[in-house]
Amino acid sequence: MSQTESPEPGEDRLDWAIRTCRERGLRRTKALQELLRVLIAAERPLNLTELESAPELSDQCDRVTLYRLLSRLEERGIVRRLGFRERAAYFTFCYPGEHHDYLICTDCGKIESLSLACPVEALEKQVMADTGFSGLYHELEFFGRCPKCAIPA
Amino acid sequence: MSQTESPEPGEDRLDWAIRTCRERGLRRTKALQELLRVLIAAERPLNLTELESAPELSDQCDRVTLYRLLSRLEERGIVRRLGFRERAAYFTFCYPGEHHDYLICTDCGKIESLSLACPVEALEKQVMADTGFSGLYHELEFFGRCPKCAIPA
DNA sequence: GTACCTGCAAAACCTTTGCAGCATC
DNA sequence: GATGCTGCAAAGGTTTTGCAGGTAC
Repeated sequence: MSQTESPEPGEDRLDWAIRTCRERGLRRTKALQELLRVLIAAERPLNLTELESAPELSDQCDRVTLYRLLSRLEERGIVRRLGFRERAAYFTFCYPGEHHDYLICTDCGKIESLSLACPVEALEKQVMADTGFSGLYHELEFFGRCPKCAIPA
Repeated sequence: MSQTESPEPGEDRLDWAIRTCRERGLRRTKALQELLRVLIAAERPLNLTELESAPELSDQCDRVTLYRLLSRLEERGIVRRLGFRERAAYFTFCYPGEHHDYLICTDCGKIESLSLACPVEALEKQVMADTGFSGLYHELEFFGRCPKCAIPA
């Protein structure tokens, strides 16, 4: 898994993303730029169907192209693939130094990003020491019922 | 999501599982008992292909039957379905009062169960208060490279 | 000009559903 | 005996691969 590089001063997210893609051997195609724009604007994980139906992408490139772009971005550490126990994978933009946890409604499937003071970072060191694993990172998901879904019963 | 019931004194895991299945309306079939036995013995999450090729199950029941059993068990809170960002779902036995976190090698895909003094429980209350979600539980996964995969490079 | 990227088609794979026959209660 | 469970077949989605043509470098 690649390391992410620090943004330069004054550089915004899209600029950082495009520069980093270039540095890691990707070509600056229209599809790539639009995909990054959509992912960054979303601020929450999106699956392929959601990405495909974004107006900026729907007539820009087809599903397979999106998959291949997302795979390349994932290999380069610019995007992260998430499970959420649904059939379709979710993808989220990774900006250096940022970490999100997620809150998912088990009824309606709604996904929110949380920016918690996450106590798990400290555990990572301990797990690395205990197990010999290296390059650890974590994903934390909360599942429950959102207020809207809790009303009926 | 169903609540799990407490085990009775002296009752082992398999007995608890079978009793709970019966109480929640499942029939005591050979396939169900073998599946529970395999899941409990595994002590780590298994996917359907792994379950299917377990000697106790391979000539006992087919893939579809396993799926349906696992779905019924999941609805009844006896089994939990996990994502792990792979294509196939993983299933793990849920014993009341136990919680596991997971450690997954991003190279070889090996999955280990961790029994951590997990600091996330305290956060659940805070997240419920902040967001209005109810019935929260969490899943925590660590990703990294296992010692064996770290050797080559 | 070369190497990579895109789009279309199709394959591979995992999951879900239908239905007749069988086992459990 | 009624109800639910099993096995086979097939459908429904998602993900992956092949290849000819186009685009970025």
